[in-house]
Amino acid sequence: MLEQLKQHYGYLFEDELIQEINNVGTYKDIPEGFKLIEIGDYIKSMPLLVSGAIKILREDEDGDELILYFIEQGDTCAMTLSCCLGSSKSEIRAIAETDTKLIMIPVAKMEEWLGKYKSWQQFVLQSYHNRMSELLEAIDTIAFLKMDERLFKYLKDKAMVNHNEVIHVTHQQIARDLHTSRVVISRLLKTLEIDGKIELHRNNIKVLDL
Amino acid sequence: MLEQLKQHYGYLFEDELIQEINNVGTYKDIPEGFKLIEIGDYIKSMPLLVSGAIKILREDEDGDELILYFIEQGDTCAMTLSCCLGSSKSEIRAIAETDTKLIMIPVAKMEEWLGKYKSWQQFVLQSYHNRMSELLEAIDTIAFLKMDERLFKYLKDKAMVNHNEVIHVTHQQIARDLHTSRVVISRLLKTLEIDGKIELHRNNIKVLDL
DNA sequence: TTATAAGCGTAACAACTGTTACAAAGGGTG
DNA sequence: CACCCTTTGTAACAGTTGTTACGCTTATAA
Repeated sequence: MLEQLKQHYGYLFEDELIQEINNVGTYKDIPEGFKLIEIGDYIKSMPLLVSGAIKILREDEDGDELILYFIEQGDTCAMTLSCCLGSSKSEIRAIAETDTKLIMIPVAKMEEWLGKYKSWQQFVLQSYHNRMSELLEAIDTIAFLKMDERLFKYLKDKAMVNHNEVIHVTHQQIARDLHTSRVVISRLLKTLEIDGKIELHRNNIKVLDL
Repeated sequence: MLEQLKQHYGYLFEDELIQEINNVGTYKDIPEGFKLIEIGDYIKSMPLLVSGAIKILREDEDGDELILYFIEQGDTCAMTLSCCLGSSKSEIRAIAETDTKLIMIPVAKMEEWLGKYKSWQQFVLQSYHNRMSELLEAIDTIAFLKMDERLFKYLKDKAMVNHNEVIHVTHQQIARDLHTSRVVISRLLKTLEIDGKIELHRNNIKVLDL
């Protein structure tokens, strides 16, 4: 774990803090599709992403979903920060988008380090800033883009975090992430294919115009 | 200023910090409609709201606006926090919704206090948490509600922060805040009136179903 | 008073998105 | 191969939102 830590977080944290993380953190291997956080969960530890990607979702009272953004290597989940520090429930759902490696840090340590390590404080504040920006971008996407633009952005983002231009996903799954219906997605995907931006195959989509 | 501070922030901050704020803070009276922050601005001081309300807006590259939320007494602007601590540009616009009183704190002090006062650190983190929740609520509103529901929520929120069931606003202004057209708003307002939820008058709207 | 501009109401239509229904294709299993 | 289930394609229609156009009212100034 120490090597992973130094590699991905060494430039952020002083050696002493890296050592502390190494001592109290728990290394975890998460398979694709695993649900890390459910809405309403109380969070007792905070994840540092080492590799892979996590999908963050919002849900309304009717159970309708909506993707907010992806989290990648070097990030942490600011929602988790929020929840830990405020001892409140999670307002989002987190699902492993790919196989993921992460380090879990107990909430008690996390608070202790805030006073102890300037670099940790900076990291936490920077994480909040990043997540805030992601949320604003999500708002832009929903508010200002039409469904065909949202769809194409979604495909590109998904190809990006998977490091693969071929996306393994069904139309129905996309529809759920974008909070619309399968028929609408099929229709728009077909148009994108005609425009030469993607190639459609069963259970996967190749994004050409990256 | 000291009295105002003790009244609105005394329960949050220790006396010593209140004194410091009193020493370095600048008291400001802001008239309704005044633009406090423009998108792209670099922020060099951070506001603590004493009274009044501030409207936070997002804008896309075409100049289309969208209201995110209102900030009220006892709050601060987490976007400002973000910008100050990261020395980055503002991603939002802030406009005084009502006549507003606030205390401006220089960014240097703000950072200094983070290490010095536990209560300040708590306040900053709590502010981030609150703003994150507001952004999520904004996303819910845009993504899951139809325009008539969004409109009614907007009217109620506006009545709330103005402490007045009568809202002084034109249909055109509402349309701009909700990123739609005047005709759409007029149409939906008329329906709300027929349903007995509001009363329409020239330049103002009375919200009945609060 | 008349002129002018801002605000509002309404109709007609267009564009986009959502729903229902059904058919066809692909993949796996016995 | 026959069978079944998932996935995708497509048509037809409905609902919501956006656009254009025009007329009326109200406030304000000349």
